[in-house]
Amino acid sequence: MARAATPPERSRDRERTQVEILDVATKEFAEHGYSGARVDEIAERTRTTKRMLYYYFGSKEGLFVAVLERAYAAIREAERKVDVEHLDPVAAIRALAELTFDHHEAHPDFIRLVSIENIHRGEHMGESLQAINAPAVERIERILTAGRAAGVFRRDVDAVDLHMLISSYCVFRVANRHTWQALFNRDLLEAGRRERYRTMLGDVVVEYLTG
Amino acid sequence: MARAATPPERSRDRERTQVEILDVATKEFAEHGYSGARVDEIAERTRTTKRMLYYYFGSKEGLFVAVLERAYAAIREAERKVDVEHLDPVAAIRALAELTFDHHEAHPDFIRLVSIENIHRGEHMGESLQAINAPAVERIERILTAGRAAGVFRRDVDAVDLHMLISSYCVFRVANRHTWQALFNRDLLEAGRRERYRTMLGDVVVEYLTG
Amino acid sequence: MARAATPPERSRDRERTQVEILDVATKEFAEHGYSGARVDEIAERTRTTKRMLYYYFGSKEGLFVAVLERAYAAIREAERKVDVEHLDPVAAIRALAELTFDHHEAHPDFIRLVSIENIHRGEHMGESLQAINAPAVERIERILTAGRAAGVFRRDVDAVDLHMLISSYCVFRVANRHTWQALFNRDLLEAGRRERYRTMLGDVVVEYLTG
Amino acid sequence: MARAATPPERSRDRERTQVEILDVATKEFAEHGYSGARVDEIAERTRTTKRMLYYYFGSKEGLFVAVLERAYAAIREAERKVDVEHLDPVAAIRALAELTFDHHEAHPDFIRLVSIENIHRGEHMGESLQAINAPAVERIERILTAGRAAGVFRRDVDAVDLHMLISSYCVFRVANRHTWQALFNRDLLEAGRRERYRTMLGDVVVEYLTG
DNA sequence: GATGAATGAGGATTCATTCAT
DNA sequence: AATGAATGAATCCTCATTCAT
Repeated sequence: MARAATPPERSRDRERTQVEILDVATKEFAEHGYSGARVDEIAERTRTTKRMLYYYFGSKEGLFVAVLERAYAAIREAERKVDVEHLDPVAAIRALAELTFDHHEAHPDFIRLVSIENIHRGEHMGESLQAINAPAVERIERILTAGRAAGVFRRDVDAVDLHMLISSYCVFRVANRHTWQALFNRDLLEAGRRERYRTMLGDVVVEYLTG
Repeated sequence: MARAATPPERSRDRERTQVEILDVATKEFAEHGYSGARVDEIAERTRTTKRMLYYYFGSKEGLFVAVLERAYAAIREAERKVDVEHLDPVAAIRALAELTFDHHEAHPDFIRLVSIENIHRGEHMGESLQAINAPAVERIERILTAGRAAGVFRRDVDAVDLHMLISSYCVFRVANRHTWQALFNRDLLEAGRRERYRTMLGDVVVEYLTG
Repeated sequence: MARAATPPERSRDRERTQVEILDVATKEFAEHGYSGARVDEIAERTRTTKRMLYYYFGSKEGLFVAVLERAYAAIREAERKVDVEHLDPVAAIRALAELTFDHHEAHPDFIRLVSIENIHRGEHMGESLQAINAPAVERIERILTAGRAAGVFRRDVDAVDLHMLISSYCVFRVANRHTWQALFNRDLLEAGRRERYRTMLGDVVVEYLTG
Repeated sequence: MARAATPPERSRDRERTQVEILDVATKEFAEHGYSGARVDEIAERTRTTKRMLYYYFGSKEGLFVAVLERAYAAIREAERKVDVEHLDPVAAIRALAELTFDHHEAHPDFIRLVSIENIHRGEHMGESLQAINAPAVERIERILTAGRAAGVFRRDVDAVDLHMLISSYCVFRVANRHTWQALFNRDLLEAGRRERYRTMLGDVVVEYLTG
């Protein structure tokens, strides 16, 4: 009787609390790095206590792993929702590049987490992430195959490598914004230059594939 | 008597000690990030004491600033030594891209320091670095101008932006190596793939400029 | 209906669970001491949960009391089974000493629990233990009385004190094994020296009583 | 001028502070065992801070090791001061036994530390302790040799084993006082019984050696 | 009677830095 | 100019226990 088909109150609270902790932790880790992040600080900005944080995630490291996994899952989930494959290959690959460009710009915290994780040599990344990210490459693969079949992509490029070309550009613009500003006095995220950078990426990719 | 015109013994020791501290600190900061680096650890791996580290650099932050400045200066100094401007524009820009590619691969610690500094929003970078880095852009500018004059670079590209295109590719390959490995099971620094990535970069740049 | 004269299923499970908890707790307390023992660890090595442990024993302290009581009861029960009183007084007291010697050697965890309880000033020992241990002294008393009557025990010794003489030797050999090893580089429990120590105890006791 | 031949003020303070910490720590460890002892509590009862405790001793474990070493050294130093070798062998060995008896009774905290260390399987005892304790055995050895030469010690006993016989009695009386009280309702340290126990030990030892 | 989920209070330790010559 | 000794303030984490059904 009492038990409904949907999760009972208790479970709902539990999940809500965990989500809240992850939200706060994501911000703290992204802001200060893994070592710079403070468990106390995360707990304080939550409605729960530090103790619960350990109860749910085991350790600072466990929390960071959870933050990272959720961040990757969210990004890929967002990407998955957009369909570019109805376009012709050239338009599709440009759309895909622009989609990546937009996503990275919209999620600077994610980019920061990735930088932080690389500083830690990827030691917090589980194997589950490979499955999550496979579709992204497969989609590129399909576009490349179509483009080659249509004769518009004259260059034979590996899908993962093309993904790297696109990612490197999009990631750099966000991740290295600050040193770039300091070195060349130019803000890579300035709104006024956004369209130019977005077009530039598409041009780079298309020229490379068709050149 | 003892004091010669050239730097006296004492000063030499002083400088040698500072260099040693910077060497060790560079490794420690690059390895563990700014917050993760330990002042004790740096001091312990030096022939001096922790106290001297504070005596010479004032604080952990002061030490990091010194490390960062020396790292940028060293990189630019190394680049400066190679002449690519005697080549024709297409060959020159490809040579420049490959030079950057090689430099980044050869200096992973520098790349890590840059990532770390970006996590800290570039707050440790002084204005002096702009002067140090200006020549790099100026050189690209000269190549682009020559290429446009010769009619081979049909696209009008800003030198700083082209520098970003090149840098993003070279930096990403080193900086994001670990997450890329975890996501796609591919080591971007694997020797067997090096030539392919190096050529790919040159192709991307040249196709973009001439396309 | 369900309730039979013999313990129903439920009760049997109940008792079996308690015994299992006590077994694990005995090991944990003996291994790490009272403060060093971890309630979590005990629960984890059991098929039940930590909650049940509190349900059955109330607290960590309650559990320790139960462990201690069971340990004393088991030791005395084992002793009770051996009959030495059919021997002549000298042989009987030597047999008793050797019995104690053997028991202590065979139950190092019990000895450890006793040491631990003494560190805690015996605060966990209830009065029920006096009744349990009385027979041991009474048996010695009977042997001493017989020996004095026979004229072989010329010295008038109190039974409890003689019990202490025997116990101290047997307990020390097991309880202080480690510091003795560290101080004199000699393992008191080494098999090759066992007979010698066993005989020595008998000699000490007999010489004292008859001397 | 300023520097005297004796240690300067600073060093004196340093040593005094360390001694104070060791005094307090000895009491705390003896009272609550290793795991039960609280670093905070030790620090609080000192004029210094918890931080200094770590500065001087590195860790809770390091502090315990220091406490243990000092305790053993103090005990042996006290023993060393008493000369029993001018007596005839029988009187000498009895005097030695009584000396041990007195020492153990006078230093219950030391006995407790030894029990605690045995619970921890002697893992905190360094090799230096062997050298400290060797003289105690050598003295017994000399007495035994003299007694055998004089024909009064008819039994050939190993010095270390005799030391164990004496120690076990003296240690048990102090260490197992509380469980003995609980089991047999008899206080082994009651003043009124002291002489009897002291004499009993001497009798046991002498009878054994001469029997 | 039985139990999964939650937790307040404290635990050992480390951090960058400064004192005091 | 150079340095050995000292330290306040956090930092991550664990402990036995109880809540709430």
